Formats: sequence, C-alpha cells, structure tokens
Amino acid sequence: MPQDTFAILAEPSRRSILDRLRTGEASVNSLSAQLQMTQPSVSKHLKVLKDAGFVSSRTDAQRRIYQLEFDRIKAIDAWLEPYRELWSRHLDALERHLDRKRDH
Amino acid sequence: MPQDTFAILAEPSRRSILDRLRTGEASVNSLSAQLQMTQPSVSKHLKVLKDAGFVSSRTDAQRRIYQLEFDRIKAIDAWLEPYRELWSRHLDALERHLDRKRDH
DNA sequence: GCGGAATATACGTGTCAAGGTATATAAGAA
DNA sequence: TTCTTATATACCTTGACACGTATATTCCGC
Repeated sequence: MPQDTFAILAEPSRRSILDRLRTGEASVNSLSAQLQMTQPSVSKHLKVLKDAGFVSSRTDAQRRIYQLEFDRIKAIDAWLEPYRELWSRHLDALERHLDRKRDH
Repeated sequence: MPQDTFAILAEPSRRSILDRLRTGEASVNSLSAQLQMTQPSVSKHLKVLKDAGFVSSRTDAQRRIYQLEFDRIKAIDAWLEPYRELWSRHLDALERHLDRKRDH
C-alpha cells in the first residue's frame, strides 16, 4: 500500500517544499539551497509528492521546474469538511446558549 | 502548528477512530468492536490522540469514555488556509478568463 | 476481601521510510 | 567527443512505530 495523503504530509520537509512552492515554481537546486536540504533528499521528496499528485514538473534544459497542484490538497479539505461542520454547529449552539443567558 | 499533527493523522486507524467519534463519544471496547481492532491497539491509539489533544476522556466506572476535541483539528484547517486562498484565486482567475472569452 | 470486567502498559518483532554517500543519467557547453 | 551542470536513483544504516501477546492496573459487584 502506498503512502496516503496524510502520511505524505507528515514529513516536515515535504510540507516545507509545498509551502515554498506556494510562492511560485522552483527547480530542485533552488529548493535544495533555500530549504537547506541535500539535493538527493529534495529529489526523493519531490518524487513522492509528484507520484501523489501534489506537484507537477516541466523540463527546462537540464532543470526540472516543479509547481504546486491543488487537487490533492483539496482532498485534505474534503476530509476536514464533516469536522468543520461539526465544530461550527458546536459554535452556534454555544452562541445560542450565551444569548439565552443574556436575555434572562 | 505543532509538527506532529499530520503524523498523528497519518495512521488510518487513528483517522477511523476520529471519524467514529464524530458520531458521538465512545468507550474503548465499543471502538475496538466497531472498528475491528484489538483493545490494546485502540488504547494505544487513543493515548496518542489524547496526548495530542485530539480527544478527551471521562471516567465511567471502569470505562473510559472518549470524546472528540476540535482545537487540534482546527490546526489542520489553519495550515490549509493559505492553500485554500491560493486555489480560490486560481479559480477566480479562470472564471474571469472564461468570461472574457465568452464576451468576445 | 475475591472474581471479573474494562482499560492500560510492557515487551518482542517486523516493517517501512528517511537520511546520507556514491553513482548513474541526461542535457548543454566547449 | 569530453567536461560540466542538474537531477535522479541505488545502497546502506538507523530509527520510528504499529501490531500482537501477555501482564498489570483499576474499578465494580458480590
């Protein structure tokens, strides 16, 4: 079984790569320099991210330029949705409770 | 956000526990039965979830009743926020582009 | 008190992934 | 072609951690 969405994001290095890619596409070497990781480490993390669809890449001569893709991150948002609904209901219930207390 | 939030959710068993707790509080044994996991496994996962603040527990005789807590899950939502903003901007840009094409 | 139920923990085992070094591949440049 | 740059992959070691079995703890009813 391959790593699932959350397992992939469990690695801080990979999250930092994604965070960096939010500001725009980047090559392997630039990521390696900016994030202070060895080049093989960056390449391996990018492979995982790309296989999972978190990023895509295009070729520029010898360079590979990586770019953020949203679909997979949206899966996290989808998983979160029922929880979000639940806690917003809790919040509403709390507000109604406070309103009732105030009216007394 | 604390680094281990995603690592904790990386385990499918733990996510299934949280998913179950969305429908209401539950004892260790009931979780063990419903999720088809051994009792020690459930206890250990609950310990991790509780230490991290994903769940809380109260005592009912020999039973421990576990309940979902939202604060920690909200941290995921917070991490997602800048990405959400980014992809909604992308969506807006796409819509404007389509509008312009339609107007021609 | 004793026995049993509910839960927690200790221990041993196996898997799996991350990190580093060295090397392979591929694409210019000279 | 040969050299250099940019990236990918192979190999190895190490450390986490998930699982199961067995055992400890805790609380209840009798």
